[in-house]
Amino acid sequence: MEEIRATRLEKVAEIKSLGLKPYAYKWESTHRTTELQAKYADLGKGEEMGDRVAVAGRIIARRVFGKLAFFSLQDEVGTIQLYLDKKRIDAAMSDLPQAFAQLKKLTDVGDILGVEGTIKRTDKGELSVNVTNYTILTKSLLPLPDKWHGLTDTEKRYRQRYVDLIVNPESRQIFRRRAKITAAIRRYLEQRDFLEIETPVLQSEAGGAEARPFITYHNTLEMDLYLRIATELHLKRLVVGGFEKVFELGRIFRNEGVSTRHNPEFTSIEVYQAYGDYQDMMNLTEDLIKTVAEEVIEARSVNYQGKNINLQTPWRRETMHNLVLEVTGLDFTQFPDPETAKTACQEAGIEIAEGCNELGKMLNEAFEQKVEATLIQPTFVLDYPMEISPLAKPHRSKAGLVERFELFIVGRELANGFSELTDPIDQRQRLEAQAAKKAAGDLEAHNLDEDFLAALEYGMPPTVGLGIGIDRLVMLLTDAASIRDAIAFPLLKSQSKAINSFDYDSTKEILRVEFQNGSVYQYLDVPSSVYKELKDSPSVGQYFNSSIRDKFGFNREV
RNA sequence: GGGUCGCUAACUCAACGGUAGAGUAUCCGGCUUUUAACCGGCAAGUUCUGGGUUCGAAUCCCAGGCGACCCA
Repeated sequence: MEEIRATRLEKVAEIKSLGLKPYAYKWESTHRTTELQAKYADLGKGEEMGDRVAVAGRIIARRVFGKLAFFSLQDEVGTIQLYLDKKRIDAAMSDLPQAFAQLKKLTDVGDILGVEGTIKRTDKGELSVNVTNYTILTKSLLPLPDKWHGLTDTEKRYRQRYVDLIVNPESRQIFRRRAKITAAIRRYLEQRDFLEIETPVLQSEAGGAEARPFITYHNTLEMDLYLRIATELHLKRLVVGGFEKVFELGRIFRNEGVSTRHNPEFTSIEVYQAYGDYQDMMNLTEDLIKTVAEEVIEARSVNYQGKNINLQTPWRRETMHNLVLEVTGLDFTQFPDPETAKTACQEAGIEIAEGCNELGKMLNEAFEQKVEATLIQPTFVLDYPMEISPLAKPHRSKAGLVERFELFIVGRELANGFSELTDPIDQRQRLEAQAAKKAAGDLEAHNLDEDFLAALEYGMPPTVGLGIGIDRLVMLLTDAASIRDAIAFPLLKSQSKAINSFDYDSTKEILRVEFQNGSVYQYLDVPSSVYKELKDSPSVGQYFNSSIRDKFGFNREV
């Protein structure tokens, strides 16, 4: 509301006129609020301590009386009450006439305040700072949401995360925990001599996964670049180069849809260990996740959306074939040909795409459609079909399969790992097959990365790799229902901009549009017929959204 | 991509074809032990956007925007 903002700006001016700074430079606290709460937990009602303390934080509630006031002050970790006594403050702050009255008059909920005082537990039992001096550190101009209902509108929580973080402590808790999780993962790996090495985000070919990349453009090199869809191929190059234990925890970009489980940019960790196989990596995975959970949530089990997940190791390990057999009754080792399998699948209610005639793909479909959702407790699924795993080493004893595992918890894929394919000739053939699929129109098929193949030809030791979806791990350990709750600033569509005005240069065919937010864009090569339709449209905004935005090139003017 | 639901004051929500309202917050007044403080008063709106139906639309219809959930 403009009015609230205006009155607060007046207060800013008043603060300045008193010779104070509404936007201060520095404050030294002696404690955080939770430290005070812990230190004086045993202080009795009505008792007071002489210790001088200083704290700072945001005012989240004000209860003001004639000559006495109570504020609730919130810092990053908690809250504490301020006991504000007119006599005491006026006496201590003799430089500022009517210091108490000014405090009442000039502060609002939302302001950031620093105070000094002593510790006192009020007669009602609330631990408080009995304030002698206060300093307004930052004057807030915009009102905070309702203190009781808070901010519940999901969209606003994501779009204005800072407001969400101010008013919803549980939201702050998720990101605090997320930071602890990534720190614990790094600590775990570093203790075991893994080295974190950063690999490029901008790549001339995006490889290492089946996914569509984002495309960007380098101006001076005049070339298209892709944002990475995996760190796999570069980390393997490092293994070729002689690093035996490497990992990278970082952002991955996939040009895919958005859902409660997918954000186009997400965080993954990939880990590579030379001289190990996928059994070793399963051991590491379960120990890593169990250890991180113990460090971060101090428990061996976790409650996720009402389900109790037991993280006690060892976790179940079962082959994909056996799981499909168990759930659907279909035994994929017994089908004489793809046709029989297809018919059996369809009878079991599994949808198989028209052109699909690969047994491995059908097995995977059966698994995804019927089994995945049932894997609530931690389960390693083993031995995947070769068709869907072009970078994995063939199984040492089962034809047509690879030595690969995926970890499922609460019905979701959380990790993926395999004994890496180290045979450069085999790898070339498999990537060539992928490239052929890509040429045939499969947008997600792998690229053929000649340099990666060259690296393999120099020789890579037997190696096992692992990838973990960090966002999903955070979801699990914070009981977050949506991935957007686990990402501080999830990708959201930009809100449509209202148009203020527009004009048209008919000789240059430039349409100049001024938006309500003040930005001005020039849309290029816009035919006069389009301008005419825009002008005559009953709804300029609607016509603009449907027929001009995204349809014409543009330059930003302001 | 399909379906369902939502969008009204800064926040949380009413009003369901007939004068747009409440609580909280703000603003003014009162109050020295409150903690969703209390009491009294004032002010606050592009009902997401654009069309349509109607004497009359927040409400019904159409199109669009954004979001949530479910499904693929």
